[in-house]
Amino acid sequence: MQDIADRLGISRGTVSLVLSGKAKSGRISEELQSKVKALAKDLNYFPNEIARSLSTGVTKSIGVIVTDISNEFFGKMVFYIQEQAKSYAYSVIVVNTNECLEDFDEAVTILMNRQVDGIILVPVEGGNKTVKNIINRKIPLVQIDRFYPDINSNYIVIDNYDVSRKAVELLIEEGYKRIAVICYNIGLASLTERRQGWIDVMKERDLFDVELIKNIDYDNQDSEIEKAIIDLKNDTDKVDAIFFCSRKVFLTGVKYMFKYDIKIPENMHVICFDKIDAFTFANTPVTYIEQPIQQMGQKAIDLLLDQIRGNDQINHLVLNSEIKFSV
Amino acid sequence: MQDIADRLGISRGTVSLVLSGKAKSGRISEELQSKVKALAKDLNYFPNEIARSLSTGVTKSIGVIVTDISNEFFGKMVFYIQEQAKSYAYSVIVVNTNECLEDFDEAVTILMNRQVDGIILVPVEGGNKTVKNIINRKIPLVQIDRFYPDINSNYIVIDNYDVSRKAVELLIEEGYKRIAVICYNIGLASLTERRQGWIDVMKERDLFDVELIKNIDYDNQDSEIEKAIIDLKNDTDKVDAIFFCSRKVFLTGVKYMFKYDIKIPENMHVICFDKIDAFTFANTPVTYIEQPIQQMGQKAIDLLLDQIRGNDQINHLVLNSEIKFSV
DNA sequence: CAACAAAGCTAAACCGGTTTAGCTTTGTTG
DNA sequence: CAACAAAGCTAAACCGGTTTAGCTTTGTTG
Repeated sequence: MQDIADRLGISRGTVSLVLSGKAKSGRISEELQSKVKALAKDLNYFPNEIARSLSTGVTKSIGVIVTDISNEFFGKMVFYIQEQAKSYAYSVIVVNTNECLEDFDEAVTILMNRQVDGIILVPVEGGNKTVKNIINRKIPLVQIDRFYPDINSNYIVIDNYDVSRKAVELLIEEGYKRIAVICYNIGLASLTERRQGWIDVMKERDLFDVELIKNIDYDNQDSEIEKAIIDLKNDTDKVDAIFFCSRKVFLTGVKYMFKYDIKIPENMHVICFDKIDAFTFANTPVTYIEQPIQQMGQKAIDLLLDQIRGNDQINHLVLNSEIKFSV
Repeated sequence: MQDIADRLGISRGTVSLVLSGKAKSGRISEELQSKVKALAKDLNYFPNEIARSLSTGVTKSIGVIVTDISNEFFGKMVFYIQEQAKSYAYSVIVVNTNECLEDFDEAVTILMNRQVDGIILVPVEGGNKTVKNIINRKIPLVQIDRFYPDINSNYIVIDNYDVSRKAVELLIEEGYKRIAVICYNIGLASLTERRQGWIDVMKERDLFDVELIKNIDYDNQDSEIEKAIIDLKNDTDKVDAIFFCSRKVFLTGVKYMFKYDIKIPENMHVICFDKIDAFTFANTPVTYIEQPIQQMGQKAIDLLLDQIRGNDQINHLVLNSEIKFSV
């Protein structure tokens, strides 16, 4: 920029006005404008966005904090977030938490220090204080997939409770009676609501049995899921269906069902909270709940940009998911 | 920072020296150091990384350009890249190209303007010129998964040709004779090598037939794959195995195999270039090639950091993949 | 106690942009 | 042709850090 100014014998400010498209308000002559633009192209000039950010206080970047981007669900979510952000000329910085609070806190600090214009995050258990800090600093924020009930901020979630109820009701109508539920023991609303949907329906229909609830510790999930599957296989009253509350639990669970020779659907019906691409390639019939991932990602950006633009109305979006069948 | 300096009646520079840990070289007294640190904590001071970046010329951020992060393969790759980068205090900006040159060019421009310290990218067909530009600008670069043969730069790929040969040889030893190959018609080495591995082995064994090659246009893949499957089903000489050169082709292909009632493995054996999480949950036996994704991601960061630190030796890494069986 | 060294800090430039008050110059009006 | 307005540009501050030459002050030495 300095180089352009020197070569044309004009000031840095003028060059900036022309190249940032503010030539009208700065009333620069057409002639000079085209000279500057031509030279900029010749010299292969590109603006230093870091300098621009420092000067304007806007980085045109947003932070996205997810549990684990290698998980198909979050992978897709980040994909749609990134595509939508790109259409508004925003870049996306991604960080994974692996469901770990320490990583979550660190991620938030990093993103704030990098002066992101806003943050979209998947809450981690116990991160309430950290998230309050984001709000105190007036950084636009959208919680996605889950939310902290004690924090007054935007969130986008799906109808976890309702759709879980519907799914369980559907199974009961299809004749299943002894339906188990396998769920992480994480105290996050989105997960507890799924389990609660199951609990409420089972109680209403007089099918409830606490033995049917298998809570899995996230950090030892593989072995705990194996134990749960063995338990359910040995159940004296014959469990006839399993409701898996999330995709990883499902995949691990089905792996062990094969191992212990539990046939789907002959011995056991399965229902998975989440769609898995590979359903198309399995012969195994699965009832699954499909979340509107694309809509979640896009709306997350829309809500965030709303706030970045100064709208401080708080929005709570509950999107509908669908119950579907593979095969 | 200015605030801290004012309150203590000292200069901004001193505060900077203390907080950036350069107090020794600046020889600031222990007493003042602890005062500054205490006040910084009290005021909840965090450094503005943007300002730091502008000043030092280092952003501690790297750009990652992949085809499609919602794809399990790239999702995992980005996951490992991000984790490795995090361990060196680098942040990751992710952009998807969707295999589109225009998006690729735009991604590179955005990342360069954002002054990333380095770029890890999955080449897109025709992007040679753009990548040369990166090199001209002396921005550290690592190509991953694929590479441009005409560009002298770092890359990390797997043994596409060798492992494809081995896989096809294995099938032949198992008794399969008429093995088809389904592959994108994209002119990228990693893909053409897979096909070439098939071609060479088939020719050596006198099993080659050009009718067995199905090249798929990326933009119309769904319908073209459907057509390929129909073709192969109607093949007069009975195709007995299909080698799918990438995971998306595989998933779509198998979907249509079900549709047209081609049973796996009774009517057709399948081999997939890539591991899919959900193999664990399908009964369908699949031969697959597992790429060392974690290693690729980690090495990519290692190579990139090497360069960022000034080592300008060019590295070409070819990692080994493994042939495995599901079920 | 003069001479010098070391300790401890500051002043000021710098990174590469943006922004705006205000200075010249040119044009218009009566 | 004086008075004023408009056009066209510049100067300089600013964003929030980093860096280093060099200025004071204090301590040490003979």
